[in-house]
Amino acid sequence: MKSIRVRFAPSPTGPLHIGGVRTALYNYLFAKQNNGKIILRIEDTDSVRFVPGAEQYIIESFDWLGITFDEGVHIPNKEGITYRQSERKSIYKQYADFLINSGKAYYAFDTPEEIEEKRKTIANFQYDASVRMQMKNSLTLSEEEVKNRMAKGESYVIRICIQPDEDIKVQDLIYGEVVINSSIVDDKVLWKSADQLPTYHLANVVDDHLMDISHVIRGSEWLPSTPLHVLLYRYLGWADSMPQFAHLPLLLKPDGNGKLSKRDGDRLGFPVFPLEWHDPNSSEVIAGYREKGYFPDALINFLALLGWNPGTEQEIFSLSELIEIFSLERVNKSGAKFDFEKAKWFNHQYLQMKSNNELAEKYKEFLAEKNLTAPDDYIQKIVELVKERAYFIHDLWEVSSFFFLRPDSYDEAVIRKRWQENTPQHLKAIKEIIAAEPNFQIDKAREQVKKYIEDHQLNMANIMNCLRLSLVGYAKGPDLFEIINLLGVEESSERIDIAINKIHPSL
RNA sequence: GGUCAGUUCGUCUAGGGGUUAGGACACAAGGUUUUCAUCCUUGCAACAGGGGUUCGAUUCCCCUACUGACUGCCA
Repeated sequence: MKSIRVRFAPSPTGPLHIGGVRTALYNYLFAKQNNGKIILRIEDTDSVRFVPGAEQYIIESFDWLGITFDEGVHIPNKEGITYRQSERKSIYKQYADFLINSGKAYYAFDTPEEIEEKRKTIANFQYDASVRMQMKNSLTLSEEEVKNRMAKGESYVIRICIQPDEDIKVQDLIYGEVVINSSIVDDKVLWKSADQLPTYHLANVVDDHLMDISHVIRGSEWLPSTPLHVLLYRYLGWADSMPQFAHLPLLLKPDGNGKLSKRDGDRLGFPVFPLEWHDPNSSEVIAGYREKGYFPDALINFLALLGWNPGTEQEIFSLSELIEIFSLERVNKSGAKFDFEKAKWFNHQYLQMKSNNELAEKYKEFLAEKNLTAPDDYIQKIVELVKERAYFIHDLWEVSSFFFLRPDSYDEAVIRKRWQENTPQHLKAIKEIIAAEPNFQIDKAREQVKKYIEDHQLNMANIMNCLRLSLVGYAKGPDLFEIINLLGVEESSERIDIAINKIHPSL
């Protein structure tokens, strides 16, 4: 059996779209499952839309995600193969010439303006068998005229010459058999005059053949042009070794319909790109998952399930589990709306699974940006105590900042509801209880404080929340005695004193 | 406009000729807690419509509607 080789082939026209990440992921899973290879090829045949830095961005994104390639632009090889299409120009030219010589393609001299004019005046105009003999091309012009025009440097394109009225069958691994009549596909441009480079159609077919690609797994926006590619394989004499196609459903906007786009991210407030992107032209900064605090494995898990599922009720999958059970057969045909809330949920799940050590390391970096430091084991204990209420690393700050900073204010609503005239005296008493034991013990202290409250027939919720208020500043958070334990009895006592001095409810 | 494709809870989806149409997210209620969150329990909520085929259709077929992709010297 032919060995499995797949490719992910983005064009460097900007940051890598999250849909592209999913396509790459599915390619990766399929390759790894089958002991195959995955290749990263850069399709930069559009010199107009080229964006500097985009290629590097793509590589860095996969690096962050942990999706590794076997061959590609970023991986040196001793054969001297380049995976950047702009550097493979002469290869494509040979095949374009071959098609010309074998009558499967022709030169066309019609200017963009002339074609635009046709589109305007003729309904459903397309450059195909029905009109090609009325156009300016090497089929209608004499050989000499063609030579003349070319000698004069007149610009031309190379167009494929499609034979009309033939049913082209594509066996898609996901969509099944799709039949399209060749009459509806136009004589697509294979070679552009503008930048003297091939178009996607020619370049991708030539490369997939030369790179021995066994399966083309790509977005379903390519389905309509697949018949053209099939024809190209035939015209080039490669029909027997043509790769198998698998078209993936699109990622849709969360609201309404349509392809997910960069603007949706801005509009709805979630990232559409793996990494933050600094636009080199506008100096605009666009949000990325990494910078927003997502874990790469959580993002991958979320993305894997968007359009595919194993048919079981399992939701959490490691990369290696995904490699194990992924299958193209179980990929859906219909587009999936991007559910940002679920992405957050996955991140929460993954945060709970991370070790306290790993989380503490990340939290430490976060704290460093605020010029805060603390011993590693102290940070670890804090993380352990509060992590279940965090979805992101930065949430840890919201739920544990009081360990690093004394409260600078006290929640008014809690004061109004809980703080009473005799509260200070009881807090003082509780402070004494806590400080009484030479070695603070969480359970023992809790027991004793509760006993005090009961003995004095006080309202548990009122006293406890006032105690919390004085230590934390508000009425939320983990177990109070766990907090005291980490804060230390001395610090806790001081905070109680400060609170008693500062809080004067106006009734 | 043309071509191709898609359509199960709000969202991601499972299922498949006879099911109380299952799970997850979100949402709501209750429980737990000193509090908030987590967590647990419960609830809410779906087969686009119309024709066939069939004893029986959400499932198979056809039509319609809707949605999307494509329709560039972009990928």
